[in-house]
Parts: sequence; structure tokens; C-alpha cells
Amino acid sequence: MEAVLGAAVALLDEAGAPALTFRALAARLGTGVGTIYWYVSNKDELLDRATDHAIGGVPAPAEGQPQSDDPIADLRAMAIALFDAIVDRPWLSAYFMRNTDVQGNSLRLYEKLGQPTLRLDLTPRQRFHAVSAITSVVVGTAADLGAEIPPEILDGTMDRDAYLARFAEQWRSLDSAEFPFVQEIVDEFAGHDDRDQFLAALELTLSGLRLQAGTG
Amino acid sequence: MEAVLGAAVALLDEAGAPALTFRALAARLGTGVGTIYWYVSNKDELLDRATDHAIGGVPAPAEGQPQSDDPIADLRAMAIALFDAIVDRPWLSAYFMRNTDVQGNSLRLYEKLGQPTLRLDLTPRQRFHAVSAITSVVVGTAADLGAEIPPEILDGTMDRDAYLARFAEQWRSLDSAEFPFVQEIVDEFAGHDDRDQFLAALELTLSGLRLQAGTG
DNA sequence: ACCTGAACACCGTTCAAGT
DNA sequence: ACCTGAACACCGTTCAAGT
Repeated sequence: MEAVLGAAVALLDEAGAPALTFRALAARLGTGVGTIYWYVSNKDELLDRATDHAIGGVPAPAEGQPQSDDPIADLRAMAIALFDAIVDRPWLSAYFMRNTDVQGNSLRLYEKLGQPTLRLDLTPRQRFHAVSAITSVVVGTAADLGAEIPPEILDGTMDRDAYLARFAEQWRSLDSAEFPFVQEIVDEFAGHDDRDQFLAALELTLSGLRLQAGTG
Repeated sequence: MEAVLGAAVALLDEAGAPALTFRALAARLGTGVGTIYWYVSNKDELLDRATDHAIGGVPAPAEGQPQSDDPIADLRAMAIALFDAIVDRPWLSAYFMRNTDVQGNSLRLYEKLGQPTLRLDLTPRQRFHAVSAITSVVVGTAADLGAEIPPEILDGTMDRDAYLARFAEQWRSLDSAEFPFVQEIVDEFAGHDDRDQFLAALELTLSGLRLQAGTG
């Protein structure tokens, strides 16, 4: 079982979700396709378990210094740790927290992410919504970061800047009376860094949360 | 072409992404599979165009009363309109804004979503990040809303409350010393409404944004 | 310019058969 | 209890051939 998940994660890391097929997995394990079905009842469960296996390796930053005096800072640190894990493994975003029945590690990470909210002056409902919001920012931005990468870039045929520039050029050619906003942000888009984009989105949510908790 | 996209959207609406196959589409159109490849060069492009086709039907709430005196309120209205559109058609979330080359309607909607930020006191970069953050909240929460629905529920075999209750029960059985946060929010989770969750996440981002813009 | 559908190389999943 | 791999019913995509 451990070997199956390890090989599955390896395949996903090497070439993304499409690379994980029962045949490829069986070949890597040196067995037949049927064998895998003894450990896992279908592909969804395979992906759920592989995702949870990978999430198990996400370092909990709160491990060393259990908690700072600022819960918001702890939330930020956890969110960034999760984001970094997903950036390294874009295939994670599609299956994270999909089924906590099978995803014990994901549930533990969810707990870690939520604990700092217990030190904020919020209702249970507000805490639940806050953590959902943060998770959604992390998974949402990390997901379109993974989706954004077209085959041309992975090939190395075209680099990311050139890819963005192509869009930027097309956007610049739009009528500026009809597309004032797109014109306004096209330069930002052309040179944008995904991590900055994520951090900015996270900061908006966190400052909204700080306001809601009446802290600072 | 129009007919192809119409039929594709119909298939997606009826049974989700897995239902859209070239064979099913050809059958519905009364032609051969090869025909579709004359209009579209592969499945990704088919999904991009179908998504954009559907996005074209999203009502721009700013149409009637072009803008209120509160840009934040206009942002909220646009975000909610987009969320509602995606809730009705969960398959949208995976392809929205993936390729604006082909997605003219999506770009127009992105523009509409961004325009209110022009009336806020922000830098271009802040405007870009704000709209990205809002888009990410909308798509992120709407996406796991679509993913959350397992076959058992679509069948009608089990209703949503019972499904959530099953998880809640499992969560309640966890050690409360190790999982204090999960224990704290389990009741909220069990009865949660996805729309409320989205609205709460949106509100956190918007209030962070209002703070950043120094308005109100 | 537009359509056709057989053919190819893949999938996930099952199952009778083995140890 | 665990493994095997041929077989089945599907995919997306191509292409020689038609109008």
C-alpha cells in the first residue's frame, strides 16, 4: 500500500495527473493492473489517497515555535506553507480535502490551519467561514497557477514571460474605451508573479478577518 | 459552430464534464466525430469555447443601473452574479478564464468585474491583485462546491444533509484535545450553506479591500 | 469548404484463474 | 490473502475518402 502511494505520487510529480494511469503504475511497481484494485477501489480513491499521502509531507510551521502571539501571523504562515506545497505539486489542488474519510493528513492540516482562529474573538461560524475562506484563497490561486501552464511552456519551447506577453499584447490592442480596466492592469499582468498575487489575496482576507475579530 | 457549442453546453448541463464526449456530441448533432474537429482543434478548445459561450449568458448586473455610488457594492454584485452562474453550471469553474484568446465573453466579464476598482484609490497593481483575489474567491468556492457532490447525492440515493452528517459524525468522534478546531466548527459544518460560505469569504476580501483603499 | 466513419492508441474496470 | 493479465467498453484523435 505504502509502495503503491509512493509510486503514484512519483508519477504525479514527474508528469502530472494524466501520467497516473493504472497501467503506468502497475508497470512501475512491476505487477499487473489488477493488483492495484486490491488496495484501492477506483481511481478517485487512488487520487484521494495519493493526495493525502503527499499532504502528509507538508511541514507544519507551527511545529518549532508552537504559536506566536499573533494568531493572524500563524494563519498566514500555515496558509503559505500549504500554498508552497501545492505550487510544488499542482496536481494536489484538485483533490485536497475532497474526502476526509480517506484523507487523515489533510484533516490534520485543516485542524492546524484552523487552530489559530480559536485565539481570535469570533463565533464558531465565523471561525469556520474564515478557515474556508483562507483555504479557498490558497487552493483557488494555486489551482489556476497549475492550470495556467500550457504544454508549450512545459516543453520549454516558450518561456513564461513570452507566454504572458502574448496575452498582454492582445489585451493592449483592445479598445480602451470599452476595456479601461484591462488597459489599466495589462502591464501588471504581463510581469506578474503568481506568489505575489497569492500573497496579496491572502492579505486582503486576513486584514478583513483582523477587522472582524476587532484585533489590532 | 453555434450549433456545436449549443449542443456541447447542453450536454455539460445535463450530466457534467464526463458527458461531453466527441461521440455523444456528434450523435446529438447527427453527424460524425470528424466533423467537430473541423470547428475545433481538440477537446481543450471545445471546452474553452463552450465555457465562453455559457459565460456570454451571465447577466451583467451593472447593465440596468450602471454603477452605484459604492464601488465595493458594485464589485460584490458582479462577484455574486458570477458565483450564481457557476453554481448553476459547476463545469464552468474548471475552464473559466483559462484562455482569453478564445474566451471573449470571459474577458468582457473580467473587465466588468474590474471596472469598479477604477473608482477606488488604489495603484494599478493593487487593482490587479484585488480583482484576482475576488475571482479566486468566486471560482475557488464554487469549484469545491461542484467537486463536493459525490455520485450518491446526484443519484438522489442520499441527500446532502445526510452526506454532511456522515462526515460530521466522523469528525465528532475525533479526540477533542488533538482536534479542538474541528470540534469547534463541526456543527457549523454539518448545517452549512455553500452560498453563505461564499458570501462570508467574499466579505472578508471586500472589507480588506475597503481598508486598503481607505474608503469608508 | 465541409463532412464521414473506420482505425489507432490509449483509458478505467472487471473477472476467471492462479498462488 | 494476495496477485495476474486478457478482455470489455469506452475515450480523443487522425486520416483517407467522399461531396
